[in-house]
Amino acid sequence: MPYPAGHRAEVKKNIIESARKLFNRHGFESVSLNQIMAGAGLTHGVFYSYFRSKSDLYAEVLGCFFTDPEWKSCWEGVQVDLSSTDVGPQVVRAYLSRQHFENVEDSCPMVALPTDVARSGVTARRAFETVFKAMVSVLERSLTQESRHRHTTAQAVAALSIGGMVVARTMADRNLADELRAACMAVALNLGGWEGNRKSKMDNSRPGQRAGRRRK
Amino acid sequence: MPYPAGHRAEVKKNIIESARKLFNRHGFESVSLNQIMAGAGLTHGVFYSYFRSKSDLYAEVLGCFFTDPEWKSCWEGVQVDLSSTDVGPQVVRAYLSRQHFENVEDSCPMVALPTDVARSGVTARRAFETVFKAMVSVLERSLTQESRHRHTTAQAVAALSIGGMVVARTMADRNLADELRAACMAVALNLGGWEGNRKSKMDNSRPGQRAGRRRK
DNA sequence: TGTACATCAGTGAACGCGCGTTCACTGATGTAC
DNA sequence: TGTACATCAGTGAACGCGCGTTCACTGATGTAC
Repeated sequence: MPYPAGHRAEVKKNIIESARKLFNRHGFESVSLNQIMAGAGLTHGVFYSYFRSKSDLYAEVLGCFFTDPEWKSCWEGVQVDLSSTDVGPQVVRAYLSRQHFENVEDSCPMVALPTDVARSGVTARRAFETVFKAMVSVLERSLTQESRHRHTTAQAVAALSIGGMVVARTMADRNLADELRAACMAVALNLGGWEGNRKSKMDNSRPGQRAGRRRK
Repeated sequence: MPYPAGHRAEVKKNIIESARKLFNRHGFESVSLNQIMAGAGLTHGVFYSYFRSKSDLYAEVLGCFFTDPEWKSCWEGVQVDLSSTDVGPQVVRAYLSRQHFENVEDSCPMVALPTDVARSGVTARRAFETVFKAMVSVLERSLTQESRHRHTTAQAVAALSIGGMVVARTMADRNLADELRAACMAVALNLGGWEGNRKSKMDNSRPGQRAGRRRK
């Protein structure tokens, strides 16, 4: 057997990583196999010895967001400790952060590709569904309100975080985008009953509080 | 002058309408001029006597959502009375309705095309910004809470409505999509202080109430 | 009213281009001796 | 240790295709007389 054992697996991973970044930035249709393979340091010809088609690659790329146990690609460089009991507000803050806003390539796919996926087949949508459920589940575990509303609130907080970021990325005016992120973050944190003041003090001294509209 | 006076204007409108529906359904890149012109009952050759390029058409299509004074294309068939003082909950209900969910062709562009626009130039993004501001403004006027928070709340309600619909359209499981729409609608109506019970009674008997999490 | 005409909306063949995909070939690699 | 070899990862030319765009031409129209 020529070539080391893990060679193919590593090259395949490189192709997927290259594709993930390009898809995040330009969408599915606008990215060519040439660009993807060049991003992985290869020529286009060898693509079909790793994947059956471009759609096949797309499915594998989306699947990876779930397979990756750490969700690393979603919050590259952002500290989110999934074992913490206080993970809810961390997720919301990371999700609506300036860093996530700017880092399109390593963005969460639900922000970068939702409409592409909405137009795709059932494979891509199932992958998305899994990612969304995981996000809701993480948020839900961190909610302190009565159980009857936890699932509903968690879904809304997730949709608000995703929606806020999706819309912010469409704005022409950067200031408006920042204002929108801040508004969504404040309201999302309040919905979760986590914190009213988003800018200062990291003390979360009112953990059991109901999530009314923040005052002052 | 052969051909009646309004002929060109009407044909141009037909092309834009055809493009709008096709863009809503398939995105910008995947739609060909051939499809657009066929949808308007024409052949592709005459396109360039109406528009300078495909990108030009895209800009005009997005601009129309603002130009159209009635926002008709967004809520085709859905009753929203913009002169009503109670327009906030109407907008939220229409936006997150099953009808809007299913009617992709006549969907609000912020649901169908946000990631396409995020990848586009400043013209498309300015058009989107205008549509979003208009939506926020309509919601804000309808809020009863103290003025300090009205703008923030209005932005979050808009982002939640858009985000809920965007994510719902990506789900593979229809039931999960419905559940998500319902969750976003309930929370959005509560944030606005409009109503806690989304299913029954149209009476809005607590208009000045602060928007806490709905109980029961 | 009927005919000739000027206008210009619309047609469809043609263009170069880059796409996804295929495949005969090259050459880098680890193994056998 | 050094050489010959079998394997197969990677290359790059080639394919048909549909794209956006152009343009010479057709033919439907309202107007002039």
